Amino acid sequence: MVREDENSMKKDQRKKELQQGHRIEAAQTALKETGLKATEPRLAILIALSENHGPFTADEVHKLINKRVCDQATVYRTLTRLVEVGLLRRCEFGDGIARFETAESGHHHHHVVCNQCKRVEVIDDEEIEEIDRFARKRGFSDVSHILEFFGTCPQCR
Amino acid sequence: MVREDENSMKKDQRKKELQQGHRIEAAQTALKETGLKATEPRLAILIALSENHGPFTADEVHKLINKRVCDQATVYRTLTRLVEVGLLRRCEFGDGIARFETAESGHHHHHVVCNQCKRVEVIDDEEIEEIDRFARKRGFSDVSHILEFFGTCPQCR
DNA sequence: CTGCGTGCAAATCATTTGCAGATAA
DNA sequence: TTATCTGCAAATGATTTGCACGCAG
Repeated sequence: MVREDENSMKKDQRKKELQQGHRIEAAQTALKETGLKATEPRLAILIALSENHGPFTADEVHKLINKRVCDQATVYRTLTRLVEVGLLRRCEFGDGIARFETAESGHHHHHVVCNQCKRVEVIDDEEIEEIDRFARKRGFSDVSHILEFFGTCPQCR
Repeated sequence: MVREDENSMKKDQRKKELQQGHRIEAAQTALKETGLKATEPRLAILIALSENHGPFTADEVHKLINKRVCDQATVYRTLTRLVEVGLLRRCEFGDGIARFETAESGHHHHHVVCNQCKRVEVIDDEEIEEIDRFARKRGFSDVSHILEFFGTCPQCR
């Protein structure tokens, strides 16, 4: 029981800390709009990803939020759900590990990954989205694409 | 022993069939150029991929060549080697499963995958390769990219 | 209250690896 | 011969799932 009380206290504490931020309402609103329940893991993940740059693996997300917030199975389930409802976006860097980032403002962008230091930089250029026309030319509709760049960054050269 | 003889007979049979094709010499030559030994699994995989369209998963490649030709561990090792030496190319469709196709003629291309029927079409346009400039603009060198399109094909619409 | 969410542990899936025997050059 | 290769089986690593309980609405 002492243990029980300690736990629930810590949990309340965490929730309170969460609520100090401003992003909490945004996250709650966003979840409400999708019809998903606003649970602690979901809020924590949404907030963590809105405060941190670059796409993260499921494991990185789990560390980013406090690991005690939830199980890693929940991290996977949550990431999948949030991608489904469009709050997150999934990126593929070709190494077989899925990475996630916020889909905020709904605008698509890409990354350059340094082959040496693995640093990730955002590439955000309206012009790039035009490439979808290459697929439309073939008669495809509802076209989307995955695009990531790799190279050697200026510092590593 | 009877079993032994049967096996080696079948193996010779397979080799012979292989040699009837014209692609065999090309495959042998290609392997020789890279310094890799011209083994049966490697020849079979090179030939299978040169005769069949579209990128295939390791498992599909294994079925494509006769499964008895080699173990699936060898399929993986072979695919990896052949990509390393540039005879094959690896594609990522964002589902966490690697796919392979021949790198013949050495020119880079992309795919459109139909979200409904999963049919894959090749998109080969010089112009597309220019997108690397978006990464170069950021000071990156040795730039490469992964790019795949998804959509609904004319037949499925 | 009730169904959606979650923890936990076990199950899957793709891919990799260690090692001893087989084979191309 | 001898450095590569391969088969087999076990190990990994990422992700998923079954099930009973927990909690948001």
